[in-house]
Amino acid sequence: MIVKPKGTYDLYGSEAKKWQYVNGVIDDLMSKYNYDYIRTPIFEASEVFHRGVGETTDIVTKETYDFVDRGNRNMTLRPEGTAGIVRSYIENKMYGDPTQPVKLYYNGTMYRYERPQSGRDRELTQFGVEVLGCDDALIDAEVISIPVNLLKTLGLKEVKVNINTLGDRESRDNYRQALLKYFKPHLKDLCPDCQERFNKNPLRILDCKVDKDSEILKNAPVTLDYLNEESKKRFDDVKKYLTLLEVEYEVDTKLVRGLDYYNHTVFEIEAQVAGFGSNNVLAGGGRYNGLVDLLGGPPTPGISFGMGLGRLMMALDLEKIELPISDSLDAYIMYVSQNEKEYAVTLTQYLRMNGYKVDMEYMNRSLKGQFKQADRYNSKHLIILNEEELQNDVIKIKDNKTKEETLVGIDYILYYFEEKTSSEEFTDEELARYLENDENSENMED
RNA sequence: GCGGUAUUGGUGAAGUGGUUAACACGCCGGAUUGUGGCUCCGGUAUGCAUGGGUUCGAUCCCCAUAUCCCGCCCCA
Repeated sequence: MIVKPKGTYDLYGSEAKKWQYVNGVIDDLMSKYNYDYIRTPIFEASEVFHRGVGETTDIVTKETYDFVDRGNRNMTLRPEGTAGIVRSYIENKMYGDPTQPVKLYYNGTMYRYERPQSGRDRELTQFGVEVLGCDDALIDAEVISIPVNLLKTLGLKEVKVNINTLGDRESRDNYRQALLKYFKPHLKDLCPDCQERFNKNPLRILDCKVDKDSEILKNAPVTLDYLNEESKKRFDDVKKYLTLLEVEYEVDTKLVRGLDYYNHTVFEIEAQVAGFGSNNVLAGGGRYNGLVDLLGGPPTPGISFGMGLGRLMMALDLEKIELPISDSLDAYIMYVSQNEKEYAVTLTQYLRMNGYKVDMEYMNRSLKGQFKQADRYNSKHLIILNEEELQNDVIKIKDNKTKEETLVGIDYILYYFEEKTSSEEFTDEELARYLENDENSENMED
């Protein structure tokens, strides 16, 4: 048997319906924020990611899907969204667009050559946002607010926002020096991984899992103490705007991001979900004022977040959040014998073209089997064709909820359905959901 | 890249070194309900991940590979 590549999965069935729903919510939300959808290639010249992320990092050396195409070009499957979009921004000279800043969102698959484990596949889907051409702290806050609002819209209650700032380049460099100076005498007391990090990426020592409770880490220098006035002011502004946007947050001075191009605001958004373990970080991002420059464009400020939708779906599952997926047919058309099958085809087509969601029996099952099938599809109406009635120009429609049967003249089928659907009754489930979301009903427990 | 666990039919799963590998669900058909959702009966053909090995014989023992899940590294 041919099986799917390691670290990938097939999306189908009810799971696919959930994704479609979530994608719809995302599109809807981004429309309200007035962000434009952008789709860039799934593969890019390798240098887009290599230069953007850093040639020597683990990410590039062992976690990208690299290949040489038939024209001997080095290509890389995109491991993240930002670099490709920045390349597109530069190539399409979006910095000259009349509407500024440029506010973009994407939603697509990314590829990382990693050892798969929970919440971590080789092909993953990410939704994210990039705002280019604006350095105002307000944008930082808005970008943070988007994933928060998405999670809340979908029904996740416990959403935690951690923010920190690395300051501008000067502040960041000062801080890095301070860390090196501080950790040097303690080096032998740190875990082996941290000793490695000391050389490669000292900021990362701060969120080491092994040493996190040690005195050495607790007393380590804090970013905030190394900010210059301007950076400090900027961070205060971000916090002010977050409050205005009603986003609750915590400052986590140990929150750092690995890559060199990050500066100023960095953040992570986690869902407090029981049983989620260390994978509870659903979204993360930060400001990258140096990246456009680095990839050959004009110096341009930028900020982004990325969110793994796979983890998001896991969180929704663990929290047992039922998405309002409408999963029913308006009608299922069945036939008592083969003699009515052709008419069933015609009728199915007719109703579909008139806007109804309709399916029919394909398998020539027994009537009993057809009823079962109709129930599996959760069909609101059953149309049961039999020869005798057809000859009299009537068809039988059964309301599958009330079990009421009606004989309808062939020319009046649409009237029947119009009447049925126009009064727009709530189903019990819809009603329950409506009450849940109604603020007035907050105090009506039970 | 390193380490650990697992791998039985459409699904959930029992099981043993030796002729026909339980059971349940699902599905299909039939009986009975005026046309189903209950009950009863019957059926359910590339089944023990793949490749080697040990053995008279392996789904069950050993090795390798693949995949899955769980840690580590890393996390854009």
